[in-house]
Amino acid sequence: MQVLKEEVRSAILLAAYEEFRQSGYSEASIRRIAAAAGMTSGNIYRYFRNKEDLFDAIVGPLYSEYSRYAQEYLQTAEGIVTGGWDVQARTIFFERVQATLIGLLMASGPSLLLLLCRSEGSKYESIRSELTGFVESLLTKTFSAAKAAAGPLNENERIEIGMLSATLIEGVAWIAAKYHDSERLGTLVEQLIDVFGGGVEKRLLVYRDLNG
Amino acid sequence: MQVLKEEVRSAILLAAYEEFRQSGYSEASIRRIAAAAGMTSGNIYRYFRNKEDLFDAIVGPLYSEYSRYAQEYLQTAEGIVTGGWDVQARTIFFERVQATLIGLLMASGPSLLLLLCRSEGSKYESIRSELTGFVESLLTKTFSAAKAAAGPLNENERIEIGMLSATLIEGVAWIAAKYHDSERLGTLVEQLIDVFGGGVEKRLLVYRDLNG
Amino acid sequence: MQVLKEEVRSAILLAAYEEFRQSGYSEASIRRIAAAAGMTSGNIYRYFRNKEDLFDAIVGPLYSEYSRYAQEYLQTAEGIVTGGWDVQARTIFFERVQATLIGLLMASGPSLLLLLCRSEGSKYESIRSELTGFVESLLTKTFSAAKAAAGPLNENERIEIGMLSATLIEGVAWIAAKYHDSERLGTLVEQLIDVFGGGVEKRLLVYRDLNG
Amino acid sequence: MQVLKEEVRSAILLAAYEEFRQSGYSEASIRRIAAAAGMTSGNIYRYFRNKEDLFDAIVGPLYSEYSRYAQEYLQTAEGIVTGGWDVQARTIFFERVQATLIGLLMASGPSLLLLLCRSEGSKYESIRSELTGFVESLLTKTFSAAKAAAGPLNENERIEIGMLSATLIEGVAWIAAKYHDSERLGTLVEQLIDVFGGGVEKRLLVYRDLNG
DNA sequence: GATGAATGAGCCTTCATTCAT
DNA sequence: CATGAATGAAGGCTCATTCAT
Repeated sequence: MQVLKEEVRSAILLAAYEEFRQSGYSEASIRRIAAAAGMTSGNIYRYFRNKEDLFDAIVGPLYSEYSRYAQEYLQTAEGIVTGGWDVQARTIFFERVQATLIGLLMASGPSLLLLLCRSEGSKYESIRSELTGFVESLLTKTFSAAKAAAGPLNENERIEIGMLSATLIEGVAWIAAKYHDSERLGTLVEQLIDVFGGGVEKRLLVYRDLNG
Repeated sequence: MQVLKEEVRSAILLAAYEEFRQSGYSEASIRRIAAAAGMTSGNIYRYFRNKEDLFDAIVGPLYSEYSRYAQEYLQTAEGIVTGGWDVQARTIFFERVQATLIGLLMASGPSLLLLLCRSEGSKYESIRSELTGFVESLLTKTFSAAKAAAGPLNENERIEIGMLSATLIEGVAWIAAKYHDSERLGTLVEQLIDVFGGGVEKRLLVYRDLNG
Repeated sequence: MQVLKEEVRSAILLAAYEEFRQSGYSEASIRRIAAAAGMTSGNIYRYFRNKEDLFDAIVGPLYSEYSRYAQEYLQTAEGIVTGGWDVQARTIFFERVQATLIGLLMASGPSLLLLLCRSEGSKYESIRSELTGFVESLLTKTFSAAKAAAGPLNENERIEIGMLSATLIEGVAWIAAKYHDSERLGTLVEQLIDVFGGGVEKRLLVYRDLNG
Repeated sequence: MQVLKEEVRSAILLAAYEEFRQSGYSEASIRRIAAAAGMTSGNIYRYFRNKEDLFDAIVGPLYSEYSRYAQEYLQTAEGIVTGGWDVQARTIFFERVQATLIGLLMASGPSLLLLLCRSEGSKYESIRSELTGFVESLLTKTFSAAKAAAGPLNENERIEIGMLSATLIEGVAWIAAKYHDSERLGTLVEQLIDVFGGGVEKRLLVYRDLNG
């Protein structure tokens, strides 16, 4: 049975996804992918230039989308900030972060897992810190607004924000690695952000007093 | 360029640390370590039996200490639980988790990073899930106590607890990966736990109402 | 220089045979085998899982056959013993040993050499002592029967039997190492057994006198 | 405690003997020898140029002695042959082979074991076939004399003689490998030669008839 | 289009040997 | 005299990648 090109490509991608998921980019074996896709390793190179290219084909689109998302969102956030940053604004903010992340998770399907958790050794391995930077910039706004008249953020505060952002992303990555059912994913990220939001709120009270 | 033994051993450990940090246990190359340490790969085997032994030399002591810590702590936690689990007990609990983790972090220096973040493929690779399980058991107690008469934890709640525990550990790992100054480490973990504690408190309120 | 699979496999086996013959299992070098077969060492692993598997491919079938042979033979020998062990029985016995060994030799071709003489370090390295034990048990029966009323074998006699058995097998191994033409093999083992038989007969006379 | 040179040399030789005996020439480890001799591997090279030289020091003298022995003996054998080769001469011959081998075994002490059984990979690995050639020349004389008027030996007979000689030496080697007590060694070689002698006698009868 | 044989560089590891100390 | 650190070549083996078929 002669297999059409697109079908073969899909078969490879499917097998590659599974292999990358199980072994990570570095440890993934082209041979195993080929075997799982029902062909020889050599044939994979007719469809993809090399291992990196194959990984690209799976996570690249998502990465592009993420990039667009991120940029768009940062602008929206700008708008929110401009309109003041009180408790309500903050609520909107957290709902927004939540919506964004959940949207990303649900829209991206399984490839997010690879991008976030299995990209070590590939050119995407910095994605986590990028995402972290994204959350970081939003949290920075929140803290700055809360501090208000108390002045700009000091180094300690900036470091705390960095840590919280990173941890949030690590948590999201962990969720993505463990659960693939999108409803579950949504719920968990919601809960995670809720906990973070609650905790951050509490920490911000100190500024309220200072400002009050 | 004859060097004294201890110096060479140190040079190897230094180079190995850097290599493990960059590539992780599996992908680390003995040859690269040797080159970075200014010697031939063969010479490394005069100082360490094999790759595993070399990794051991860096993270083994910390792991032992962690094991001791964990065991001790579980017993202490038991004691706390027995004495009821109200807000005060919970506060003690969180301070305790904090103290334990911070103590570990401060005692460990940079090797914690390898143990937590770069041990995949080594015999230590389960450390994160161990730590997570450890936090999980404590969080489970907290939630159970809070729920009290409302009955045992359901599946969703157990999953949420798992996620929160994992995220906490991921956050600690991230901190360990980024900062090696023990004061900074202590502060950040404190802050992280504070945020988690605050967020969890907020989430537990729903049970208080149910029980009330 | 693309070659068909079976040809390559044969080329590897041929080169491996030669290498094993010259260097023995332990000292044999996969790289040398590859070079002799006109390829890279890595390619050998497309045909054989590892060094042991390669050795297996050459001597394994023979070993299996030997195992079958040995088992069958031991049962036959049992039958002979039960029917008394006079000169005629002994003659049958020697003819039988002869037939067995010769059958094995003829069926085996050159691989017997590897199995008997070059298997040190492989899982077959005990074959000589197995074969020796096999011959030993038969010789023990012969001596015991000859001694008859003179009582059981003493330690010296048991040691002598061990030595004779071992020497017979060493002789067979030597023959296998030197000649691969099955007719020649047959003749030589026949002659060897004939000499042993004659010599043993002579030594047994002393018992005949004792028993007489 | 400063150790005198000769003592050190002896210690090395002793350790080397044990290592060669256990592992054979090829697999013997200079490091293990050094450790067993209570020193560093480097120091061995102050006493012996290299591994081969060390093996030489143990086995070389015996080899020289063997060479002298062999030559001498061949001449003696010549004398025996000249005086006819009847049953009595043959008896003398076998007693002589026996005496020679046993003398060699007993005089040589443990080093014969290395020379005969553990020299694979060294320049002495041909010793067995040399010894075989030696026995072969004697057996050739025996058979030739027995055949007498029946003409010179044909190829089959020469091959048989070669095989018998080799087997005898293989047997002696086996004995040397297994027993180190010189009395036991003597007895066993005696018995082996007795069996061979008896067997060969029997085979020679055919010529007697032909000649008669 | 696809195969799969082949390569070559790399992996961890061992070891006889050298040489600065 | 002796040490032991260091080398370099070799060991078995894996794997992404290429290319004749």
